[in-house]
Amino acid sequence: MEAKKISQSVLKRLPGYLSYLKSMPENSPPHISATALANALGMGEVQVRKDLAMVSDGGRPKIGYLRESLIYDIEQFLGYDNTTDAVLIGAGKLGQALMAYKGFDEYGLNIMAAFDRNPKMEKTDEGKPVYPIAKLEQFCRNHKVLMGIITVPVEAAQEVADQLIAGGIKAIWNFAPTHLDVPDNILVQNENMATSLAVLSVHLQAQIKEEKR
Amino acid sequence: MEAKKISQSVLKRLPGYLSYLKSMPENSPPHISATALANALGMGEVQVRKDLAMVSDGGRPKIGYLRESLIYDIEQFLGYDNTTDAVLIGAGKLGQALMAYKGFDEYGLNIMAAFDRNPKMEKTDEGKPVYPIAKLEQFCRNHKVLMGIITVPVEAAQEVADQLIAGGIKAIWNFAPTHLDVPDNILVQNENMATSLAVLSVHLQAQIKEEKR
DNA sequence: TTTTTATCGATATGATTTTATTGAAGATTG
DNA sequence: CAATCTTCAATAAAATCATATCGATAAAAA
Repeated sequence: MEAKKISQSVLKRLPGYLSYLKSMPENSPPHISATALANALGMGEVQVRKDLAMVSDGGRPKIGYLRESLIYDIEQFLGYDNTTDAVLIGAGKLGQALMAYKGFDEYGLNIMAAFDRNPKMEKTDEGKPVYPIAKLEQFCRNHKVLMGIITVPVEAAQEVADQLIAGGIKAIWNFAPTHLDVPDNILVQNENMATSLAVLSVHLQAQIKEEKR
Repeated sequence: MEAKKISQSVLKRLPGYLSYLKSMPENSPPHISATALANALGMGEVQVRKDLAMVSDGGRPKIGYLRESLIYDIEQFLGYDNTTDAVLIGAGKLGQALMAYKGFDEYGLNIMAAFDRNPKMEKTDEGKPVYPIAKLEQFCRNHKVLMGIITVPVEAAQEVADQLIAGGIKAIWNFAPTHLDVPDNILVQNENMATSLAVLSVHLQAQIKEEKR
């Protein structure tokens, strides 16, 4: 299973499968069918099957997939097998919450250090160093960091992005609710809570209107 | 402009326009064209125009949209004009970060209180009360809360969701990286960082492979 | 063995979304 | 006042994505 073009939508569903597979108890049967997965996650079975077919070819009729190797295939595909280093900029509450999150190891993400305009501490609660932002560019270059995580206020976001790019970064995970202007070869993944909120809000509006009738 | 069916994708782009429009300086011209917006945000102008046409009809040739009323129309559409009450469950680091986030007011979201299995404090830094989780269901019913924000660990998420639903909640904003089983009429919006991470990770893999060639 | 059944994978169909094209409206300029 | 240039809006075309269908395969049962 290698190097096929994969659509964004499929890609975004894969972590869901993975996490469900990993959460299954040790004593469950070693095989699982696309059908079973679909039911568990409330999705269409055809879609699940197609998605799995993109990353694995271990599916056997009547049996399904061997759970263990399916997990392996997905992780392989997502690149969770080799770790990528990242830096985080903005050691506020959100930044600290991310630094504290244990789960990133599982995804092959290693946050090396945090940066802040004026650091209030030398190390985070987890023992990761916190540097002044002036050192950012140099640090990225020296350590060949590929990913930057932006958790600064909106006003500072673009400036930070520019510095990251100058430091040779290739991907940005942006938690600041603003649009970042970057060259084409840099990927920006926006984690914009406003979008989720919009979906929820509109749904609730509709719900309320419904009830009034 | 009322009550048309709108696609999820359009919906998710609206907050982007809104935030850009709001961020424009006071002294900029009162009108803005879809073209200008598109350029600023790095999007196709046709798409922007179509999106705006869904929520507003103030567009005039050669002039564009009146910024002020466009903002009004989008906010109206997204329901940011009347506030919805919410509760947050899980007063860990992430939960606290969300409680501390000032911006939610703008979106008409009011987090009334936090709940936790064993509260370490009576009030958050922002002065919002923190209750033991046993009081959750009752609280939701009494205050007719419509939205629940889940920031508890995976193991507890489903249980919390059930309690929220029992309390009469209609929408759940789920930060726990797991699938929630809920009735059809309840909307779950998953804020799963694993999906974003997957996108980033795959992109970086490709990038690295590229460079080796 | 043969038949049945669950499941995969491939192909086809349909829906949705994005992008391109074209025409009309209206302000600006000479 | 006519010509020109923007910009919007409607339509058409293309691309993407989701869903349905169907034959093939292999395990299990008869």
